[in-house]
Amino acid sequence: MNYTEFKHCGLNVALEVLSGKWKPIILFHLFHQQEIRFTDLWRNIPKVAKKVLLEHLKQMEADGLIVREERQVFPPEVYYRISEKGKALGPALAALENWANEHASAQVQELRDKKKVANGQR
Amino acid sequence: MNYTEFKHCGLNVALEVLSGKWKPIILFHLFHQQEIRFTDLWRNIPKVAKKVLLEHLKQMEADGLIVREERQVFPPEVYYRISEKGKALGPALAALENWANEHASAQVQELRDKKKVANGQR
DNA sequence: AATGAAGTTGACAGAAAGGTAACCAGTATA
DNA sequence: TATACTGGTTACCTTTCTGTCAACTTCATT
Repeated sequence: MNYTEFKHCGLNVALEVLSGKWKPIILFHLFHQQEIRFTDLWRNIPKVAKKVLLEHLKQMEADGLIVREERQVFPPEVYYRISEKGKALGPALAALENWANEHASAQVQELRDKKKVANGQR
Repeated sequence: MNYTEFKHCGLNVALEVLSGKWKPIILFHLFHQQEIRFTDLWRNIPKVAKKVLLEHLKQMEADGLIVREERQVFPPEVYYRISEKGKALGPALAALENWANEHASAQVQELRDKKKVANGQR
């Protein structure tokens, strides 16, 4: 048995950190926006419950993927942005993205269709 | 908004395909063994129920990550091996693995400890 | 007839994940 | 006074996931 490809334990951690229905979309937004307010993020992701989005964000903050900044003004403003650690995931995520597009394009298409259907609510 | 890093939709697909409590370990074995019999795999993964392992394998076969080969001998023999599509995941998985080891080593260590504790049964 | 191997299936339980709706605080605005 | 905004919390519910256990299949051997 040789361990050339990957050792699977860190893999487990990485997948745990990424698992969560909305985390990919959250990352997507944070990768492209350098900072975003909670409500804006919420409005940009159709169909998430506030509570669930909050939970995801909390986990991601605890995992060090994102940074939360609270500005003490009177309608409170909370900004989220990606951390260095989160940014470091970029290449790995891009590799997964590529894999899916090259080897699983049918499934990607299915997902796209599902999403189209899912819009029209809220 | 620029899409330099990743586009997230294929990401979703990739993560879906990888999500499942035992899939990383299964991949780990298949990456290092070119073929393995069901029962051997089962014996090598501590604490999975047969049924759950079977379900994971079925999903992974349906997703095209692995190949199932049934040899019609008299105590039936079923071999699993990684497919080309599965192999193509190698670099992406290695990237995740690296990320975890470089940026999340504490969490990896936690996981290792948890696993140590979990052994001692079955 | 009984045993064993490799796999499959079903009943069922418990845990985890995801989701709804209502509510709070403090300020602002109509 | 009533309403709205923002970021959260709380209680509650439903769905999905994971797991155990037992039973069953098929051919070959004992």
